[in-house]
Amino acid sequence: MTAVPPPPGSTGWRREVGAERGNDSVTRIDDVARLAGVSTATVSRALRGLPTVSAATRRRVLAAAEQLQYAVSPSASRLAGGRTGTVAVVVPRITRWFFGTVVEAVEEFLHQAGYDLLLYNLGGREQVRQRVLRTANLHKRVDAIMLVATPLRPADLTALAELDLPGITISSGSTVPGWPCVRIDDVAAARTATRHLLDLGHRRIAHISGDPTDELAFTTHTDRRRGYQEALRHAGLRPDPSLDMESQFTIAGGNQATTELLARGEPPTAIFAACDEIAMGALTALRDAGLRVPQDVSVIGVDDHDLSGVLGLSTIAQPAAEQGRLAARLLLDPLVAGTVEPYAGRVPTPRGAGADDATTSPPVILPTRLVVRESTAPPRAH
Amino acid sequence: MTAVPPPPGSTGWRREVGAERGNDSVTRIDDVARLAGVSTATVSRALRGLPTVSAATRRRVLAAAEQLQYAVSPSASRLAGGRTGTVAVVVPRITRWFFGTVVEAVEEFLHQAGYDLLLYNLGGREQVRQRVLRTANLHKRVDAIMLVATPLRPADLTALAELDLPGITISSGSTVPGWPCVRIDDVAAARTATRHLLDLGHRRIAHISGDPTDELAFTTHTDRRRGYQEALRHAGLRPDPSLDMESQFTIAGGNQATTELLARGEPPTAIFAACDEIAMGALTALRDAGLRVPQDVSVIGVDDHDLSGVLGLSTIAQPAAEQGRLAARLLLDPLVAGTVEPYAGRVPTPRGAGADDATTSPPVILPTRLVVRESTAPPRAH
DNA sequence: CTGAAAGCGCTTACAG
DNA sequence: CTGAAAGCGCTTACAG
Repeated sequence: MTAVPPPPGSTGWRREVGAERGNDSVTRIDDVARLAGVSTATVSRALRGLPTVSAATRRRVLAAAEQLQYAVSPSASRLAGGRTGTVAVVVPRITRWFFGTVVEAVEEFLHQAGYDLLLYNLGGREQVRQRVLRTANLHKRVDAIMLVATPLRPADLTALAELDLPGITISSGSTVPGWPCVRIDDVAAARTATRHLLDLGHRRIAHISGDPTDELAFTTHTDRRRGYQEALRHAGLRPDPSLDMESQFTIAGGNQATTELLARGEPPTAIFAACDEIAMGALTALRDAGLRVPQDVSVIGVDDHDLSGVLGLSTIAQPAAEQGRLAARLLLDPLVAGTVEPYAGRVPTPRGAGADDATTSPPVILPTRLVVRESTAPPRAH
Repeated sequence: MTAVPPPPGSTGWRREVGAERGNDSVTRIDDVARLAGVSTATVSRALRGLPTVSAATRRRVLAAAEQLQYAVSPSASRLAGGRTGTVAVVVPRITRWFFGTVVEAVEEFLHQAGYDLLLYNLGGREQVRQRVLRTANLHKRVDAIMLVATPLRPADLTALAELDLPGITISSGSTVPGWPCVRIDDVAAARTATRHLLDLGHRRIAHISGDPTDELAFTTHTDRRRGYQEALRHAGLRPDPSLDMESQFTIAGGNQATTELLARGEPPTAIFAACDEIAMGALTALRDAGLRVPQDVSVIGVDDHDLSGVLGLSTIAQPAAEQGRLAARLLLDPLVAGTVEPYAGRVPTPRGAGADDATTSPPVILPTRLVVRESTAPPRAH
């Protein structure tokens, strides 16, 4: 699908040309201009705070706009100015703690800066991802893009490059040429969690992470699994594939994986869950199996989900809101400063995946923190 | 603030008039028209699926659009057509389970219908609410508004009436004249929860709900408190003010209120929390106080939060996603059917709060369901 | 510092 | 069923 037709509409209604303009019509820029005794160009400049307007004129324009309850028409402004004042924010699932928290922080920042937030929730639907990333859907619709934990294939990267919009990624493995990235060090976080269990004396440590074929958080899965394995190896242990479960980043996924794990025979003495939601699912499954936490099995996750404190879940805390705020700032700063040209109908030479990496700065890594609660303790045998 | 200036921008860049138009410029409607050998009017009609285009012409236009990778410019289309293809969705806090779940369902429905979703997260900031509701901010920016659990004061209602946009509310107490409302019966839900505790034999039943002065979910608080009191009275009990706590609809709020409740002396044998998040906070506080659930204190909430199963929390389940989907459908149906005229610059006679109630249909009430888990049991004395 | 005028890229009566 | 032309309401070189 190339052309994106607007929603089928009615036959339409439009103010008749030359019709009376009493208080039956909404204020337009020329109404303000007339009242202020200036041209529309001056109104436009004054309202946007451009420096090339005298103080006295600006005052008159603002007063007139106030009096007439004038608000600029976004459509007209966008068409004429080439800027949309809108940012697309793409998340895998807004209902997951991390993404909801990020979006909340981003929303506040964007709206304070006067930008609108267009929300795209992939919801696990691959077709949505394709529509968002690969078609001209975002074209002319937003000034910038924020991708949160969105895995990108080569074809996606090409599509993004063709879009030629500024953007930023959060918690992303795939680097988009020219886009900054804000994230935590997933490998280190996993290492810390696993080491915490090792330090307590655990040796049979299971891992539950995402399905590697699941596109939703590909690199997060991989990185956290790697940290787990590195910590084990560093302790002289060989990762046991039968203790390494692939699942979903959800409570249900954690529950199911843990149940399956327990069915395999001798249970582990500890579980490192790749996120707190998985850990919560593990907690249920363990309880249902009659195993106590932490006496029989220790559990640790990653995130510091709002509920982790309630559950007494040990975890690796990551600053979700801060990642969102920082990313929003890094994204908007160049736009506001005017260092980025507004979209103007050019089609650039596609840069392609990794073609232009030289201009891409290294990811901004935010710190994580081990939070020890009641779900981790030394194994019983000790 | 009346005029909403766009974000300060750069000096601008624009394609030079008469400049070469090789593959250096993005496809416009006249490129498609030329390739298809028709006028731009016909391209516009064909792409939007209007019936007044012959099959053969439509085919040629679609092929040309496909070949040129044409995508309509939203700004131009909106300015010319008077429709934005965008819906504003206002929620108190996207991070809370109910709102995240609603937004996820709404997002899917809107995007499938070809609409964009502009997200407004109030985040407890009153100034944001005012900016969203009372200024011309939404004016000309969206085709419709969805307010989720947004309390409305008379001034807000006046502002919404002046906006003259179609809208819908979810879980709202304030009725907006002319707008449908989708919700559950909060009074009945609270009654059922309380009756469940009464049926188990409880008599000292505490309630933790929202702060009545908190604007964020005003009627939800009130309704659930009313259901609680009604159930008590129906059982011949007089509501005890010392067992009725005012708090926030959050885990922290529930925690704090419960702690305070326990400090007052003899603890209740059961707690009805106005939402699951409050209930989760209560769970922690009880545990910290050395009280067991349900042996010492029973706890029930409202929502059926994703984690309630994990925690074994009894609750009144409400269909959050379904409320979102249904509301989105009710909102879009008239727009898509064309029964609603596109925005066209008229300023209607403000209808004011409750002025036009006759045209407002009664709320659509979705059913709730008592889910008994492990957090409720008969009191020990029994 | 300000204004006249062109232009942004579409959609819509209107006429055929 | 289709096209020519006006118009949507702004912003921006350009000229002063």
